[in-house]
Amino acid sequence: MTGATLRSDRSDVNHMRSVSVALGVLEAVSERQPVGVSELSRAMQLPKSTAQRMLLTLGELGWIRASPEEPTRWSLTTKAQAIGSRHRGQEEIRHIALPAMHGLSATTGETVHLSVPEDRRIVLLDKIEGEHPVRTHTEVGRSAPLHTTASGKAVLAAMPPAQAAALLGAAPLEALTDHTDTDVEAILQELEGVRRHGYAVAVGTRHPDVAAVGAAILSEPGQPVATLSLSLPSQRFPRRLWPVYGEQVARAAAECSRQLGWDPLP
Amino acid sequence: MTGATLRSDRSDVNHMRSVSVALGVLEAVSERQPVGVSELSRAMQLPKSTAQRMLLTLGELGWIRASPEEPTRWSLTTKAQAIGSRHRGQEEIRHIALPAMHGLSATTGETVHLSVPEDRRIVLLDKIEGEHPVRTHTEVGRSAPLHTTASGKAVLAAMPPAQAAALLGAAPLEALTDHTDTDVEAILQELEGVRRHGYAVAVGTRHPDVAAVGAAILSEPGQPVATLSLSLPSQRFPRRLWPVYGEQVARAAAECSRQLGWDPLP
DNA sequence: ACGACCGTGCCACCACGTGGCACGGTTTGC
DNA sequence: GCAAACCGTGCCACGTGGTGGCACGGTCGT
Repeated sequence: MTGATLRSDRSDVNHMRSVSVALGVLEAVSERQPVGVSELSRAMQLPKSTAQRMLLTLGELGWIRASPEEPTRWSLTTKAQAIGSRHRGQEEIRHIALPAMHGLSATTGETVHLSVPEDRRIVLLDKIEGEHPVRTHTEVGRSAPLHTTASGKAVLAAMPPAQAAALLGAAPLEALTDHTDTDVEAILQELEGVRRHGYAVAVGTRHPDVAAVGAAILSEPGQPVATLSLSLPSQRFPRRLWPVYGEQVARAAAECSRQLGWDPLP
Repeated sequence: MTGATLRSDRSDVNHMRSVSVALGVLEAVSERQPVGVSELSRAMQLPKSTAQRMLLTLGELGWIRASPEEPTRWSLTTKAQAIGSRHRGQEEIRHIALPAMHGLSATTGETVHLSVPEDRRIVLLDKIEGEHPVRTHTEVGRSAPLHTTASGKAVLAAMPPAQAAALLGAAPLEALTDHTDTDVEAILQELEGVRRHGYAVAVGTRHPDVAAVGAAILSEPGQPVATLSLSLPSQRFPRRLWPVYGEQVARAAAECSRQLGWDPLP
């Protein structure tokens, strides 16, 4: 929720103040809809009149709308989603991956994630929630550093080693928990194991109680374009299950790769 | 879609010019990504320097990014999608409807649509493409007037008759094809048939060669919140198939309604 | 070698967005 | 019952932030 993108802006306030504020408002509305003027102005530390002008403007432009019952509280329209769903290549990948995701969901009963790499992070594109009464909580659109997730490691293992090393070395690695490995050398070595097994495992590296198994989906020249993964509580994931789930995920991901036109031979 | 905003949008220019332009740019980028500065400035009839400032700003704010290979052409990031996927209630509906959609897709082989009503229009929320080599082309996020689609008629038939009449009478009904019915009385009468059968059929009312069958998904107080529909070429949809597909769609929609807590007894 | 593109950068001007403030209505507290 | 504290709304003088014309260097196609 709030902790995802720490307000690390403040450095580049030089460009387009009003636009920056407007998009911030749009984001804030999406997080706490339906929301009123005052609540919003407090949350964003904005003058109330400014906040209202933003809401009115975004409303006129068709991005948000007042609820029919509560005409002073605003929510998103489908416009933002319409824009977002045009994200390049997303449609094709989703279409191909969904059946495989349902298969994994059916055989394991756990939450299945479809993610894509973006810069030095991995972004959750879609998910199918598991049936267990206790599950991991995630949100479509959220992202995490590559080295903190199973999906991220699967991606790193599937790209050219030099590129993986460059990505990991570009900036100091963040530790999200005590179990997050932040040593580049150690991670690069772990990636060899991932390549050997065909899947990556992460236990408590992003959140103390959450574990995951992931495998990369490869496209044309053998490059990773997405990942499939299972996300589940660490308690429900003893080491003996690693290869069980791991191989299922790897098989599902390979099937997606094949449909994308990339046949992993060896 | 060049003709959208001709130079003189004069009515609402009073509010937040730069924001309006920025969101317009965002939308334009989503439609023609990856796109460069000059192409964009031409398409939006904007000074090149302004267009570039917008792109840089949107980039700094994380909504778009330059392609790694072509550093001067911009595409969307997943941010817009992250925002859009928080659209109220969408997540729950998608989660419930997806299995039913796959069922329909498997038994019919046709493209399955999940749509939601918004104002006087019906918006495509998600879809599963069929297997036929010739299919209807649609895009998630696109919308159409209620009275031009099977989904829209299913929604109208499921809401209180007074509300349906109010929606239809609020403004003159647009005719998208020769087959679009624009007479309010005639449509209201057709809705009775929809209620009796449990599904709506539309042939050539939105596009000459496209047909559809749809049924509404109802939530708590019996109100329509979404629809399931099949979209297919008219040629592949002879009248004898109407009840076949119609009842399948209605059954799938009813199952979704039940999971939303609304049991259609009578 | 030329012109027609491209993406980039600068900067004087003044429209545009800003935000403090006040109003009327409704909910809360006592 | 009243007052205080909220709410959403609207106004408007101020000055800053956005505008867009213009020019530059690079890279095509011819």
